[in-house]
Amino acid sequence: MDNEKKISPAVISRLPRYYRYLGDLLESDITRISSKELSVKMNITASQIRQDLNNFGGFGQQGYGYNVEYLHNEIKKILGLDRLYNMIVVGGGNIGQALVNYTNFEKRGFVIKAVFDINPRLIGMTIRGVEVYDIDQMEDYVKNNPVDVAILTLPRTQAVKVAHDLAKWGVKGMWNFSHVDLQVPEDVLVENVHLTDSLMTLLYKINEMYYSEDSDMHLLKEGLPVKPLQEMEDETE
Amino acid sequence: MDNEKKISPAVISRLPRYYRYLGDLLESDITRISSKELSVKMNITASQIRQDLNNFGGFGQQGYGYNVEYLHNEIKKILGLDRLYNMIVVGGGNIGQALVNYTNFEKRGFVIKAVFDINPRLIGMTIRGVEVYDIDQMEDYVKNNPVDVAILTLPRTQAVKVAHDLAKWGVKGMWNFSHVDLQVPEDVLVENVHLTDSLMTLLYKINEMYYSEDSDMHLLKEGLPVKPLQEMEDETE
DNA sequence: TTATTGTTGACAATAAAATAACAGGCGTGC
DNA sequence: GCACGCCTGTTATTTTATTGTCAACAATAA
Repeated sequence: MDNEKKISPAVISRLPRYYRYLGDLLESDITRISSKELSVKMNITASQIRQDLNNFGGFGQQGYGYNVEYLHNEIKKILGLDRLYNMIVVGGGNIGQALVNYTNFEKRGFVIKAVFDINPRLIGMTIRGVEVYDIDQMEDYVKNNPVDVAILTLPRTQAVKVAHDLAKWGVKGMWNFSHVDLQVPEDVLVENVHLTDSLMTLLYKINEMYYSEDSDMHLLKEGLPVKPLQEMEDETE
Repeated sequence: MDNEKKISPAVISRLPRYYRYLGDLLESDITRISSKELSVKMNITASQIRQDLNNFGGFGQQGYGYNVEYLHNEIKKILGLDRLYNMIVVGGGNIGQALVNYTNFEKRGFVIKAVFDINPRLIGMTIRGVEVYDIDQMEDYVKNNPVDVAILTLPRTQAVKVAHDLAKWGVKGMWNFSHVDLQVPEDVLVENVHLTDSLMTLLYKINEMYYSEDSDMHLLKEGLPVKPLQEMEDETE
């Protein structure tokens, strides 16, 4: 029964990028492309492209390459983008609001149906047509409406409990912006977006290149105020 | 001269997570921890923790483990978090504004000094004390003020040119939220946050688990409207 | 003191991922 | 419609990452 081999996470994480490049090619009215050409555009090896795609089937043809429209559509299906997804946002703060306002999601079929928050000032408001409800109403909503993905943009102290509840109530996926590792049953899927972590890795690289001991660029050091900071309470996200 | 061995990207990407866990331990007044204990909390192997940390030096002690405060501070230094960073936001839309409003950045020493946008309705406004300037003033600003990181939250059509300009004017790092691959000189460091890509990988996993051919959970299929979507113009971010 | 336990840091073994190599099918041009 | 060369799908190789093991040494207990 379980005859399809497991696809590695590294491959999956590259699929959206392929999808994006193929969409660009499509807009440029390019009908076919070889792995070699694509590898130059994407700055990866042709070998990797062929091997990645072959995890899902033989989409190309010897002597021809890949048909852009066909391949684009196949990846769309692989990623599951040929369906609608119902989402809710939990936490109506800055990032939550920004995501509701991000109109491209809707165009792609990611539909945010409701926002839940604890803040009385937000409850009852409408963000781009999406209503903000009291978080107390969330259980009722989730149990009576299909929710594929919950977008978590709340303080980490609350995120763990909310994720646990949502999992219990049947939400399949969590897109987690809270700065904490969620503990959910293994049939619930979590994708983390740790913005601060991402920024920190950038800062590491900047320091490594410009300010490290053995960097040949430490002459550029002047611009930096080296005032030490004291650690402070990390209260949200 | 180049005697320090290169640290692998996989290790670097884990450092912020160590830093977070150590911060949590510190708040819980835990003074020492062994790699074994930490491995249980973090759900990784003790071996990996020890090897990761040993890339940067021997921070632990046999028979004792690691001193939490000391290790936390060492990782802080490794990541370069013991300094202030001057940042600008380019693109004052939803995500740009959300980042400016995110007060935790400032607490950590990531200071957003200015926002630049092309939209006359935004120019002159102030977001949490940070002024929004006309993007025409950006060259002047960047050349006369230290800018460590530019946060790019603008439509992809503009992002490539802006990144190129900023690099030319001396910005060292780009934190890129635009849905495009930037082309910058190799001495400029780019960290991408492709939110849509992240969401897509989550959707892939949801589909794989709940809706794939050979999933034993496809009985749960009812909730999903399988209305096909037509591709639409992808205009921002 | 001396024995015992705990735990690191170093290194070896294994696993995963990326790259390279290549056999053979398929357009393309003549 | 035939031969040549392009380009895939697949297997092999190399590189990178993770995990397992153990000697050395500190902490603790006897």
